[in-house]
Amino acid sequence: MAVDVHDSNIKEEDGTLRMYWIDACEIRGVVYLFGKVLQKSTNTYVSCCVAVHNMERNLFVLPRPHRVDSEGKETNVEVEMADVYTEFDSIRQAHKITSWLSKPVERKYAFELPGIPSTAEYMKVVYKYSLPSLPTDLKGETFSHVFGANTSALEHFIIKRNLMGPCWLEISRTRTNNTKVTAIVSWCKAEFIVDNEKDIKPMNESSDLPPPPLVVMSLSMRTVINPKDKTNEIVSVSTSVYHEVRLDDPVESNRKNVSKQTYIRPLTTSPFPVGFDRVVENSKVKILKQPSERTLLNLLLANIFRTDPDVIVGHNFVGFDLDVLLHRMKHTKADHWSRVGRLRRTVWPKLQTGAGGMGDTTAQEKNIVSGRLMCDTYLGAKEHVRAKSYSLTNLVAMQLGVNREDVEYERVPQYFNSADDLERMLRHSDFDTYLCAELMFNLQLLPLSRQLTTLSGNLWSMTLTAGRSVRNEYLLLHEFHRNKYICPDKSFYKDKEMPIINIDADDADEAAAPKKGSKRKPQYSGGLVLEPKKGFYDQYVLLLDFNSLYPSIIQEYNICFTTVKHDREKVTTITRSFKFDDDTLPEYPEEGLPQGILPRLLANLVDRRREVKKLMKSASGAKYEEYDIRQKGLKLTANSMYGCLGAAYSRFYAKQLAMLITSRGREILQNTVDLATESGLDVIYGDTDSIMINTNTTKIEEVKPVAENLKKIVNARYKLLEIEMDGMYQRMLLLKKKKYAALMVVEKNGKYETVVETKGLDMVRRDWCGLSQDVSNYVLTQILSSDNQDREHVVENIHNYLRTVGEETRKGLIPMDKFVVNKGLTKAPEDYADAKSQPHVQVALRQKRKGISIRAGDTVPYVICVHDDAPVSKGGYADRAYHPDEVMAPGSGLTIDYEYYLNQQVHPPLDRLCGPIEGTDASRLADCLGLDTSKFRSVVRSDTQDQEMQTLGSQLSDAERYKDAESLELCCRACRSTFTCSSLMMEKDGANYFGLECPSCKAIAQPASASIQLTNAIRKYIRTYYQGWVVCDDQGCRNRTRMISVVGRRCLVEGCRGSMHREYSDGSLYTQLSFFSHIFDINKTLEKVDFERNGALRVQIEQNRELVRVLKVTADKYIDKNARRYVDLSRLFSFVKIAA
DNA sequence: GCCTGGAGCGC
DNA sequence: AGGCGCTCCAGGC
Repeated sequence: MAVDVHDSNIKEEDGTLRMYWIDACEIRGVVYLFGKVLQKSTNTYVSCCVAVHNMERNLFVLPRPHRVDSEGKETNVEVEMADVYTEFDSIRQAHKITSWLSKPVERKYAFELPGIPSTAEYMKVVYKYSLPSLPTDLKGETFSHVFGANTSALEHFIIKRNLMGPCWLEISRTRTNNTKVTAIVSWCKAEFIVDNEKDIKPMNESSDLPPPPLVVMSLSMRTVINPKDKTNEIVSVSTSVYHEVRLDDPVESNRKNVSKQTYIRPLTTSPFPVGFDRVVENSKVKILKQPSERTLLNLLLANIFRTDPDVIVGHNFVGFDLDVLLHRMKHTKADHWSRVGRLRRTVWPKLQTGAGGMGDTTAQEKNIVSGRLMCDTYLGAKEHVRAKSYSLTNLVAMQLGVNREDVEYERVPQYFNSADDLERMLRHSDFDTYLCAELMFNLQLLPLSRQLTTLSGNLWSMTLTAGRSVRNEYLLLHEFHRNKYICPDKSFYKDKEMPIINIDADDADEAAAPKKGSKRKPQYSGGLVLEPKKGFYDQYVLLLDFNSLYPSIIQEYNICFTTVKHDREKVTTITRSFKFDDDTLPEYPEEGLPQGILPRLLANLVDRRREVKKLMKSASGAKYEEYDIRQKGLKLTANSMYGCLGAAYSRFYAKQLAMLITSRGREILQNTVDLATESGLDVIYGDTDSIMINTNTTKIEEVKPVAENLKKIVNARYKLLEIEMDGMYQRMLLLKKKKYAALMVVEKNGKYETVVETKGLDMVRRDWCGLSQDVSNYVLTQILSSDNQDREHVVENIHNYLRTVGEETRKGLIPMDKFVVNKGLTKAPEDYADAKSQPHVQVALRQKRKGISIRAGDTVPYVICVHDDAPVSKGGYADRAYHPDEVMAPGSGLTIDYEYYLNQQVHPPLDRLCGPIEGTDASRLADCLGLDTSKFRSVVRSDTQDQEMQTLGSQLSDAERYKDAESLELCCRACRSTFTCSSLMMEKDGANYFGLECPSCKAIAQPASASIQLTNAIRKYIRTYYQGWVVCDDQGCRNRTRMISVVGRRCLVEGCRGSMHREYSDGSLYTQLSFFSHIFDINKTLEKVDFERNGALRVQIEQNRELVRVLKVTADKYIDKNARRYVDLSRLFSFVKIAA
């Protein structure tokens, strides 16, 4: 060791060690902590490993109330703790557990196992990890469960020591054991042993020590395929080491102090090209020539050991580079191969089967790197940004604006043809290390993942390479442990033992074995999506949404494992346990119950985020960035909670909690729609936590007050749930559920600007080629930007543009990359049953045969071509799909199939986009593109005048006017029977009776109850109206849809000439509401009641004057509220026209 | 034409 | 190894 690690140089004066820990692993019950310590003599940070010995298990044994006999039958002999002790003592002896301790403790439980009391006295058992473990399903005559039997030493250590991610540790009573070289276990510069885990304590956050700078190595490899055994061999490796990467200051300083090296070795088939030495000398890249792959790897390992990086960054490093490195190190017997990580090893663990870099990286492989974090920009980008392709080339173009030359890895050997070519390849490889590091900085992968880790208290390396469920798991483990709960044990199910999900009597077999790769069928209902009123809107549309709906619901309704009652006895056991897997919706927790763990946790996250956002307002530069990351982390953590509750394989799976949350979410959205509608607003769409409102105005200053008004009404209903304005759309094209585009107004420096927002449309999807997206983009821009004046030119512009596109395409003027389609693989290409019909699978299989790594989750690019010398085959086009590299290869004989692109890629999305646009149709669009139009029947537009609106003050008799109105259905509060009320003077068997009297039990309706029932009836009609169903008037068609196109009213069924009109019109609604008012018009009724014949009825009506008045007022309130709208509605039907 | 998987979005 | 809802496309019948 070249570093002076004398105690005084590293430890504090009191003999304690301060280490910033970044990673940990566990081997045979010993926990190894890795981190950095300050070396005082040089004032630099060096790596350090602390081995924690004598780790002790904590088991919790639950006594039975009564002893069971040897046949498992319950007796009436009560169990004492001493009995449990005695029985357990003999069991542990049988398991060769030589020493142990126990004591009684009280713990709580709130999870899935049936028959566990919510609070109980357990026998806590403590014994060393070095002794054998006990089975998880251990039971005895005196105890029914043992918890914690399979808890790993590492998990136990983190939870018990309360380590919330990377932080400074204060470690006392360390000892060293480097008298014998063989005793050294790590490659770190300093190494210690601790004999008692309790000597390690996280330092108080207020101690204000910043995290140390990290050493980051960016790595890029070039490989060749050995044709004999199809293995990847390493030809060159480029490294850039960033010696001082500051996590708390992610700016320029990180890019300073970089050292670079590139290693290259000759191929077995081709030596270094002539003149390479001279080129190497003059190259800007520091190139180190190596005679063999083995010496190259040795040099790399020496470099890793010397620079001692805390982080290794690479693009697809975890999925490819790491495995290839390990395979080749093993194969070439490289020296000190375990230096790739920080723990010394001599025995190779199991590597990926196969050639290397071609399968899933094994857990053991990731383990080798322990002590160093792997930051994979491919994984990181997938998690944090949405892209059409996650190739390095595309990502750096997107994120950094850098145009990276794409290399074809299969052509690496050709670079050996000349010295300049080879040097170019190495320059490219070296540049990749730069790009990769920049990408990492740009996406803030290190600060963000560290932040997420400190919030959840898991391992940093988990955040970097695993999914979000493991973060949530640790978050809950910490929180429940702090509150003295026993947490669910980790289950290591084999596939066949997975808990059965979705049991149906019909297809239990199918449900038991869900197919790999394919999405499981849903277990419960999710968010509510309103039927959109489709069309083009050129008056302001208001967007409102609830911020963090699900986290807010959890808080607002106190939803938690600890508060929601679940009848555990009802839970049946098929294979093991069902884990809250009941399909019935549980009850909401009672009000006044103490706040649950989950709500408190979320409230804490939300509060902290609010504080951070406050700080951001007065911060700038690095501080601002730091706050922003913290804020993002808090939001991500809060939002991932719900998803993990619904994840069947999760340790904290709680379907019933997830169900309760989404169910309340649906109620809240529907309620919001009702409130908006009652306020006379026109709700045109909504999805899960949002609603859109057509404000019917083009004056922007009128828009915000509408939002403010509704906000007040909605927010008054909740304690902390809040709806907010999220945007104003000047124009909007609403095509389908989850598919729309809009011109969003944003305020910038006091001025209004517009931004196009596109959701779900074909053009935002990666499975449409660039040409298709360009065309859609142009057309959308035309539609959205058109003012009333130039609207007539829009269709003309579109048609002209399409003609040009058709011509240029056929002339071959469009670059090839515009024809590339990307499609993702959800499983390994070989696993597709219908591979022959899937273009991307075909391409993937061919790539793979060439030895190129393609795995589940990768995106495959392809182009549909025709062979020059073969006519278009009659079969599908999957067999005509080629990788862009194959098309570009000289002499490929492949030409892009332009007709396919115009027909299949450009036309269908275009047609969908223009659906609501008057003046064009599928046939016209096809014609402009130069396509065969015979398959589109031309639709002739009807120019018929809009039907006369039903006049509001018509002269009809009441009987005639209300003939289609429905009577009021009332439920009798006294006898629960329902009866109909269509007048205050009803008639039965020739006799008259009071309409608000129950015919069964003669009870008179109560004002409050009747008023509520009337209100509900009215709301139902209003809702029906606003659902906006329209039907086609063509008798043969009867197309029923909710499309109320603001642009055109033609029926969109192909070939139908009908036009659409409302099924439940505004007239019908008005009539219905008037009818209710009419029923309860007491004076009009009394006029009609014959004094002679119905004197008693008159008296009864008079006596109930107050009841009738209440109902009349209720009905009139709604008529008044909606009166303004009837006027607007008539305007709504004179559609804005876009005419050719 | 109706139904079933996959992709890939939205939230 | 976060969840469900909703188009679309292809294929099979």
